Amino acid sequence: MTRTAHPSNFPAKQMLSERVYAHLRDAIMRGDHAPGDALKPQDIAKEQGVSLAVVREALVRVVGEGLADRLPNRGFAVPSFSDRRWQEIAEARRSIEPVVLRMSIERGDVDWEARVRAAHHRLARTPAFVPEEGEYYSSAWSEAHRVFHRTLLEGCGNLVLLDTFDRLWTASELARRFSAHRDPDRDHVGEHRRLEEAALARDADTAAEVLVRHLTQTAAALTGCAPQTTEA
Amino acid sequence: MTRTAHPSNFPAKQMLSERVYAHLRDAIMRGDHAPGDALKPQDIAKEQGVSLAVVREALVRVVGEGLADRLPNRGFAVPSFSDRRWQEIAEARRSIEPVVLRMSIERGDVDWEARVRAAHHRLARTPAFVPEEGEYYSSAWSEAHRVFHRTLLEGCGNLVLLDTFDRLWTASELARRFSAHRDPDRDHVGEHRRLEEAALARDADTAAEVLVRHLTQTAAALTGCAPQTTEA
DNA sequence: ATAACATAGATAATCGATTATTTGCTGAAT
DNA sequence: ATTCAGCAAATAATCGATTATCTATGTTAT
Repeated sequence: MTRTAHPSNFPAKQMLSERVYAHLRDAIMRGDHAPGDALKPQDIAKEQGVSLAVVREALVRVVGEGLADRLPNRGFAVPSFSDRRWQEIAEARRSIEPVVLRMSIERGDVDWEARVRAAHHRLARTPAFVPEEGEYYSSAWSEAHRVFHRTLLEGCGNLVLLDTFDRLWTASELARRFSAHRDPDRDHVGEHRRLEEAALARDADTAAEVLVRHLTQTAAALTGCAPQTTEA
Repeated sequence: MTRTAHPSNFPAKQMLSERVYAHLRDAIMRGDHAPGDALKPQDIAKEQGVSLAVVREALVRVVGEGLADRLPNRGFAVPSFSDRRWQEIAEARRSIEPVVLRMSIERGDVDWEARVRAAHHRLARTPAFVPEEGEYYSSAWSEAHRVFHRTLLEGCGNLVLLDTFDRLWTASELARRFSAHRDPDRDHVGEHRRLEEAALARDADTAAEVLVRHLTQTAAALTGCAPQTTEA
């Protein structure tokens, strides 16, 4: 029998559209599809075992986050950004993140300090590359990297600014994936250590400067990663 | 007969979901619904004469832009932000827009200067209040206001930063609507004139300072406008 | 009277099928 | 050979109906 016994907090079987959305988002961020590839609702519906409506909803959400393009009456596609757009994303980060970092350093409390230390520790102990995942940064490292950078900013206590960071980070990560640029010579560990030290020492000037340099190098590693130019 | 003669560029009958989306967005931004009001797909579908699927797609887009909330299995609703969130939006603008304005002033070309002048002219000549629209700023003035502020920043030439501005502006306008705060004593005209002058004189320091003051006053006018506290 | 339970109605989520648009192909006309 | 109209297949967009979930109301046991 289909008794829907719901004793207080049930595992909360999430909506199908949520599941499809997460799957789609992960697939795109993981680089499963090449830039410009069509995302056909019917194919996705079949492989996910759901109807077109839920796929459509998920795709619309993905488009809203900039993880896919939509051409009316012509379907959805993995975005293929121009070099110019990659540079704009990087510049936006260089413009905004230092400002937020300064606020964070000024306002962050002890709990924030502790979380910065924890995030840095995890990042430093996670290998950036593992054989199984080829040329790409390991997914564990990518996540630890994101959490470290976000935690650095979380002291600002402003959810709107953090949401802005999240958007820029997502766009930036997409760029990193498509660039397939390994850049093994780069001293990630040192850069992140200096960031952590300056932040915990409440040295906003140094922290902001280190962050801008960090972002500039990231941007440099991404130039020339755009296969096509599909910008409006 | 249903011959779809398509001689080159046809009026391009847009998708229904696009129309519904625009209608929904306008209705929310115009303040047609009170914060917290449910946005029922069935009602909207009936009054728009479309199926549930298109309404659903439009609603998902609207949620993505922060113009509506979604509670899984519980439907969509007009967002009711907390006071804290309004302040965060205002702070985000104060943090980000001055930085972009500086870039814009540094990089803007003659065409940008001309567009700033045009936008300011239009704003200055548009009445902020008209009897027909009651206590609210007139929609013509609101649009001219948006265009002026955006044009000021457009010299930066960075679409990602401008998109960030657009998001913050939308959130900010929603706040203004819900606050229903007329604030007739405020010298909008003078503030905008000083902004224009400083920008065209390429005086970034003054322009940034004026902008921050402008935004601070806007924020002050919005405190105490949150009817409920539905923040996570 | 109150709290746990059951049931009915409303509404959200999903589905399967239909309609509309685009795209690629074929063949005739230049 | 090239261009362009006219089909045909693919796929995007939409619809009407079904299923799942929530909410409010009413009932019964303490």
